[in-house]
Amino acid sequence: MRASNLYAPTLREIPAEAEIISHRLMLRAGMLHKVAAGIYSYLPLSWRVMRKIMDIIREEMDKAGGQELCMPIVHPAEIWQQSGRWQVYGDELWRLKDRNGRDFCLGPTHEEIITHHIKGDVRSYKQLPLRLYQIQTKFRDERRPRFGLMRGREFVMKDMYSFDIDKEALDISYALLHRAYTNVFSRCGLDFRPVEADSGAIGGRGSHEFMALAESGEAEIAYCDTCGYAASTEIASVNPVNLNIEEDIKEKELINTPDCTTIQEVSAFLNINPNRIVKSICYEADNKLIMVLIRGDRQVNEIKLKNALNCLELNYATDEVLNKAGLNPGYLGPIGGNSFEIIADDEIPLMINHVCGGGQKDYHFINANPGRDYKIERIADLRLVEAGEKCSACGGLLKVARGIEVGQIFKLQTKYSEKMGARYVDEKGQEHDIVMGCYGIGVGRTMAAVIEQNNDENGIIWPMNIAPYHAVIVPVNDKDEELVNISEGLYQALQKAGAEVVLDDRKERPGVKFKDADLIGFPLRLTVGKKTKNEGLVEIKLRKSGEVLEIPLEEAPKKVLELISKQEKVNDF
RNA sequence: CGGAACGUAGCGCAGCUUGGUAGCGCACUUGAUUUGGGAUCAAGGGGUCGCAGGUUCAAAUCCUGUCGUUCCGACCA
Repeated sequence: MRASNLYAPTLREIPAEAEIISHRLMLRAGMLHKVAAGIYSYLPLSWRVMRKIMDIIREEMDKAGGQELCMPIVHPAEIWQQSGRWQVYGDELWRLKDRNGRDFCLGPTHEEIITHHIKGDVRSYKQLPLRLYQIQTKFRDERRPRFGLMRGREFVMKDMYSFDIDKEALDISYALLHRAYTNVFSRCGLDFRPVEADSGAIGGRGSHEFMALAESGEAEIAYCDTCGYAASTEIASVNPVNLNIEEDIKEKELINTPDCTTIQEVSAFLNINPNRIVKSICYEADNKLIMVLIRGDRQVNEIKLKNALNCLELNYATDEVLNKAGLNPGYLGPIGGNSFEIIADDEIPLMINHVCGGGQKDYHFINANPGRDYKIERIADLRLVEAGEKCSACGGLLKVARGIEVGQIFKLQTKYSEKMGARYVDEKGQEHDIVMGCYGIGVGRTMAAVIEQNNDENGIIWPMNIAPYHAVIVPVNDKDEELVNISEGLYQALQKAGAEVVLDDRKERPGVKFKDADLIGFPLRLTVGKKTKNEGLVEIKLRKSGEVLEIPLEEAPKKVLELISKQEKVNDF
């Protein structure tokens, strides 16, 4: 490819709309155009990267027994009604009607469609296992699309679905895909970690998220270097911490705390540590009011709460709702004749002589004690893990890091096959629900995550495996015919050798070409200048290390191929 | 959905308070000089000021509405 003809409109200034590094760099490097919020065109450079990532995915999926197919983007409502998700999915499901007024949606995921097919086609255990996948554009009408390709409304996803005869067979599919995912992200050059995850609305038990470690990530993970435990903070289990306060149990007392509606204010007013206060928080769980008790210095983990309550919808109760129920926001407490259920974090029973809301404006209790002063209906691990806590598996120190979720794998079990009637007959003639798994990779998000991890002040640093091109040739002077001819010859020789190379034949000064080369992030840059003319030496600069090699012109193609295969192997498994 | 901000040339921005010929830098075109890290000089081209109403002799500027975009939060197979 000649740079003079390459559609890659690079920018010198950062577009105001971009906040995170990967988004800025993709816009500046002329790789991406926004069409609407969360909807983008991939320009040639980024599409080449996307295709390379997809090729890697295909290889690994096929190796894990996958077969590629392609399902429609437009789904009829009936299939989604069968699974119940037409109602459950909410506004994120992008709905539309055809000319006859029939309901359809744009596919956000394809469990329904694939299960619909399997129901019709699979009859016998002899036809299983099946592992089917596609790479396709998905639609989710996100409330808040952001960060460029990180969270789009239209995005490219690889989705695989496995069909097995029983849980043991599913475990094999799951393990194969876990391995395949590890290979995919390694080959893409990502620093990532598989973590235990919540299986969310999709249901089933058992899930891992593959997290690319990055400060800009929207997700948090907790991990233990001692035993290797790693989990999304959404589910990371923690042990209750006993504050070991040796005090006699005192009588509770209602005291005046004017205008103290927050933990901070109460803590300052009474001059006590927030960890001696019980925070009472009300939620509406499937429209039923409940109260959560948690230590004043802790945060409620709503995922854990949702799972503990086994509810579909969970919302923080607004002041309006509380007032209607005759409650005083800011002074909520468990003591007194409350009509709602109280669920407490498992640290609460360990507290003695604690402070809590008085149930009436401007009053708090001190020296309250669980059990004696109020009844707890349910106890569960409800709090958000914090860095520095003890690992619940081995007692080691837990660390917390941010990550980008580039993939997730689920054991769906029979959630969809049951609802949609996908069954098979075993060798004894008995009918069973097919046991399913599903496995997703965000292709664009993977590309963005690679950029988040591989960049410097000058631009992107592509890992060789997914770089849009392996190398760029920069002739230093476009008026010097000899240099232009040498560059042209080198370009032909590299192409013949099988390298993917761009010849920067633009009528620009060398500085401009160097800047663009760094910005776009070609792993190798070949400079043809005075040294080439006078001494027959070509300079090869490695984008990642900055290392500069001077190679005789005729040996350059061989050296370039060597560098390509060497760098490709770095991240091979 | 709650909070905030912004929409003026491809990109980055000024002008708006106090209404009166639409500006700057980059990019683009032409010519000359220059050629190892975003050159210099000269001459040019490009904008219904998001859109729709309203006020006014006159609106980028004031008022109302609307659409779009971004950020924080909530939410999230």
